[in-house]
Amino acid sequence: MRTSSRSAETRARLLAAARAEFAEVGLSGARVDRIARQAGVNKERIYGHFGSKEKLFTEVIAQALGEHAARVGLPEGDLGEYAGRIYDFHRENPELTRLMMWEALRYRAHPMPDDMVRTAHYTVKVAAVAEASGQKLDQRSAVIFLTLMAVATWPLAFPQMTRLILGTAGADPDDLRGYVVSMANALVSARGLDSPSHGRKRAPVRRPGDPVHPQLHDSTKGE
Amino acid sequence: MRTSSRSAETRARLLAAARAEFAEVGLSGARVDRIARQAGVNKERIYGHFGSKEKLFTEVIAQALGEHAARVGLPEGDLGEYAGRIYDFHRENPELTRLMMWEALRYRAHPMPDDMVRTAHYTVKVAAVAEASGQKLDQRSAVIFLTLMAVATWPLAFPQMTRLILGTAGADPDDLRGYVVSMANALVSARGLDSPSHGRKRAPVRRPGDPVHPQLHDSTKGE
DNA sequence: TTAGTGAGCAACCGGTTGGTTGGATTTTGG
DNA sequence: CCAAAATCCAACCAACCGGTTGCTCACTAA
Repeated sequence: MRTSSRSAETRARLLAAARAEFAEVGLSGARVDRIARQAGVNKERIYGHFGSKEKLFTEVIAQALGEHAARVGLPEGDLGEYAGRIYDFHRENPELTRLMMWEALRYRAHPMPDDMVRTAHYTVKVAAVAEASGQKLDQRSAVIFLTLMAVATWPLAFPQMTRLILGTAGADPDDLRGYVVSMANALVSARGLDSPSHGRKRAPVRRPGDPVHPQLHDSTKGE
Repeated sequence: MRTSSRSAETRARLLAAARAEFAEVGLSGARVDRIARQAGVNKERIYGHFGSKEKLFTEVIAQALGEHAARVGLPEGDLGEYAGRIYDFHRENPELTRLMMWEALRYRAHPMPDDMVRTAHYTVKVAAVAEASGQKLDQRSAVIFLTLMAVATWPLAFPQMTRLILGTAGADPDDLRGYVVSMANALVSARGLDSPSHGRKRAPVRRPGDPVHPQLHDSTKGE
C-alpha cells in the first residue's frame, strides 16, 4: 500500500472513530487515547493529522453534516412524508442527531466554518418546501421547513421527554413515525390559517442571498 | 447567622453556581473547583452537601425542572398561546433548555431518579391538552402536547439550525414567537384530520444485538 | 463557661489527560 | 540502489481533576 493512501486511510479511520466517540460523549468527554485505540492507530497521529482534539471535533461535524446533506433528498410532494423521511434518517443515524446537539451546545448560534454552504443547502430546501406546499417563497416557507425539522427530530433528540410524555408503551418508533407524519400533515394542511406576525412585531422578509458573517469564535475556551 | 441557615445558603449558592456551570459546559466539562469558586465556598462543601459531581448534576436538573413546572401553567384555552408561553419561558431561561439537552445526551431514554414525579407531571398536562383541544384523552393528546413542546423549544435548542434556515434577519426572537404560536395553532386546528397510522408502517430497521456500548458510566454508580 | 456539633477550609493525593519527542520504519523520487 | 521525505509509535510529561483528610472556628444548649 502506498504511503499516501495508507495515510489517507489512517485519517479516515481516525475520523470514523472520532465520530463515534464524539457522538457518544461529546468534546470534553471524549478521550483521545480511546479514539486512537478504536482506530487502531497511535494517538500521536491525531495531532499529526488534525492538530488538536478540538480541530478533530470540527472536522468530524463538518464531515457528518456533509454526508447528511448529500443523503436526504429534497422535500417534494407530500410534506408529511418528507418529515417522515427526516425522522427515518435521524433514527437510522443517531450519531448525527447527537452531533448536532453537541454542536448546538458548544457553538450556540455562532457561525460555523462551513456556514455558507450550509445556508445555501437550506435555501434550496426552503424553496422546495414553498413549491411543494403551493405557496410563494417567503419567510413562512422557511418557518414551515423549520417546524417540519422540529417535529421530526425533537422526539429523537429528547428521548427522555418523549418517554415521559408518551409513556413506555407509546414510544414505539414505528408508531412515532406515524405520529410525526400526521402532525406534519396537520401543519401543512392548515397553512395560511393566520398571519405570522401574530405577535408583537412585523416579520422581516429574508433575502435569499443573505450574507452571513463568519466571525471567528474564541478557541481558547474549554467546553 | 445561624448555622443551619448558613448551611442552607451555602447549599443554595452551590446549586446556583452549579446550574450555570452545568448549563454552560455540561457534566464532563464542568469543573468542581470552578463551581466552588463561583459560589464563594470551598469545594469540599460540594461533597459534604451532594456527595459527587454527578449527584450535584441530577440535583441541579431536578431543581430547574421543578421551577419550570411551577412557573409555566397548565395548557388551557388557546393552545397556540400555550406554546408561546413555553417558548417565552425557555427564551428567558436558556439554562433550562441546555440542561435538558445535556440530560438527553447523557441519559438518553434511560429512567431518571425522579422519573415518577415527572411522569405524573406530564400526565396532568396531557389531560389538560385533551380538554383544551376538546377531544378525548388518548395517545393523540399526548402526541399533540409533545409536538407543542417540539415546536416551541426546537428553535431555541438548535439556534444554529434556526439561523441557517431563517437567515440572520429572520431570527428575531419576537417574530419567532409569533411563528411558533402560528404553527402550534395550525397543529391544533387541524386535529382529527387523519389517523395516526396514516401511512403504512415503514419497514422496521432492527439493529440486532445493538453493539453500542453504554460504557462511559462511572464505576461508582450505586446510590 | 464549656462541651458538643457541624460548617468550613487549606493542603494533599492518586490517577488521568491532552499533548510532545526522538527515533525507527516505510515509501518515493531519481 | 540510495537518500530524502513521509509516516508511525512507545515512552514520557506537566498540568489537571475529582475526591479526601485533619484540623479550626462559630454557634448552641445546658
